[in-house]
Amino acid sequence: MDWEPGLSIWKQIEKKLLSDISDGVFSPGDKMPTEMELVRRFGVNRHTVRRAMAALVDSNVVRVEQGRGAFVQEQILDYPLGSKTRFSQIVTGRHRLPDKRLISSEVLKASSTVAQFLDVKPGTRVIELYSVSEADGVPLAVATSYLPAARFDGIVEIFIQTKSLTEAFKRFGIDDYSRKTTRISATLPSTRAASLLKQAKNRPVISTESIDVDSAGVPIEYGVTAFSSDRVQLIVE
Amino acid sequence: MDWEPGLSIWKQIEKKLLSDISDGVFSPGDKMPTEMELVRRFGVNRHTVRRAMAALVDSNVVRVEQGRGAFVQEQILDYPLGSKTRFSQIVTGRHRLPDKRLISSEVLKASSTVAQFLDVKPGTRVIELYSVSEADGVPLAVATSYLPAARFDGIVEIFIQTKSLTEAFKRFGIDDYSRKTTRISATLPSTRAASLLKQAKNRPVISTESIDVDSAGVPIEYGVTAFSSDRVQLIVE
DNA sequence: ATTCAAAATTTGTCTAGACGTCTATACCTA
DNA sequence: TAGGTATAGACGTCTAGACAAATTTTGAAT
Repeated sequence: MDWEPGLSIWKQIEKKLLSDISDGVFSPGDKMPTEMELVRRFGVNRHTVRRAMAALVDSNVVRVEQGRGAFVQEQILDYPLGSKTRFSQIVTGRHRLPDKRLISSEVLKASSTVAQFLDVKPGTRVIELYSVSEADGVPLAVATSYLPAARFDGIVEIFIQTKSLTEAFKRFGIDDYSRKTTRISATLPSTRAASLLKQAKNRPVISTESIDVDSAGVPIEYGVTAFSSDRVQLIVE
Repeated sequence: MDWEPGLSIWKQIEKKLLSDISDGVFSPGDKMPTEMELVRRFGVNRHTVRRAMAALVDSNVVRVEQGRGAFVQEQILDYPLGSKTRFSQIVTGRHRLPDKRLISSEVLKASSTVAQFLDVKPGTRVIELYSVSEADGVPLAVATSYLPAARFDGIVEIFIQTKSLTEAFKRFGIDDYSRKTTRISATLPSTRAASLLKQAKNRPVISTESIDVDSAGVPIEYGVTAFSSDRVQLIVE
């Protein structure tokens, strides 16, 4: 490799790798060459390669995992947490195609936790929805939602059709609802969640617990969502 | 210095410097010790010190200038550019004490540029105000303002008293005015401006040219403002 | 085939030294 | 005194090597 004067070598390497990525030589999620491979390719010291990679990590273009390698960072979606936040709106606003697929559903008796959040008696029948949210076919989050069964009988079919809880709620006369609380934590995904998110079991997920209420303040949904931390970033405003 | 195991040395150095800064050992604007001084103080290699400093630069806590040294970064003020933006409101909203001091004033004949922006004939008498805006005693900007002299005769004294153009305009019956245009560029400050801003001559300033109009749309002020780029960040919404 | 431990890979940290670039200062010269 | 120049100080880049830490692969034993 020949270096042009005036610009430091590590910056030229950074530039080259960046153009390789935007040219699709390395695609999002792909493994980058190892440091030693880059050392041989560019004919420089390992530290010089590392300086270039550090810049790419800094600008969030790649992600490095010790002992594994460097990977092209998937485009991270900023997910604002507001009281009127709607998944499809956010994704559409980023010019990406949203999709929310139902994986399984079940009617069961509310555990004490679910009952507490939905403000119903323990044992009350609730609908459990397990779904995965995607943008452009890339899974972003898996969610478990609980809804009071008495009020929303038959909502599952509507949800499958419309692929949207917001739409399904409308069919039940709820034109407006809002997020009451959101609790955020970081955990490791279950095997099932990792599989659905198509991410490694040892990569963390951002886990949120949320309660949605209708305009009268009555809880209509309690949900636990696991976001892929490589693809989603929550924004609190 | 003794290092605790489990945490890399550069991170411990970063932590120590960070606590020194928050403890006021180094204040905003102060020069940090040189790399070699830190090398002696911590008893490590220069590269290790540099790794720690790089982290501080990355998190915007310090700013490094080649050949001069590292400086504790001043808190950057977000300055929204809106049609009703008022300097004192912004600063007060950040719980800081605003001050606007008149440096010099003069009545002169309008140059073609000034005349054009104020929508008057070249040669018309205009008031030139040269002032510096501060927050908590730290200079943020220097401004040169031009006002039509005929309309605002005696405004200088009011401005000196109230330290506010908004207030002074009110005395002339202008309760409401708005920003018509703002042009933004980056330049190097004049010697005088650098001195008033208490910043190095080679640090850039954000320069804005603006026209304020009264509610009837008549220009009342044409101003050129130089913001310290180390202390102010303009926000366009 | 499964499991467990050792070895190889790969990235992270630290040290050491050389030279380049930029800045400020002291000094010399006109 | 003003202006240019030399020099020292300070940060920027690059190379070289060693070891640590995390992960993956390999291979042996069951």
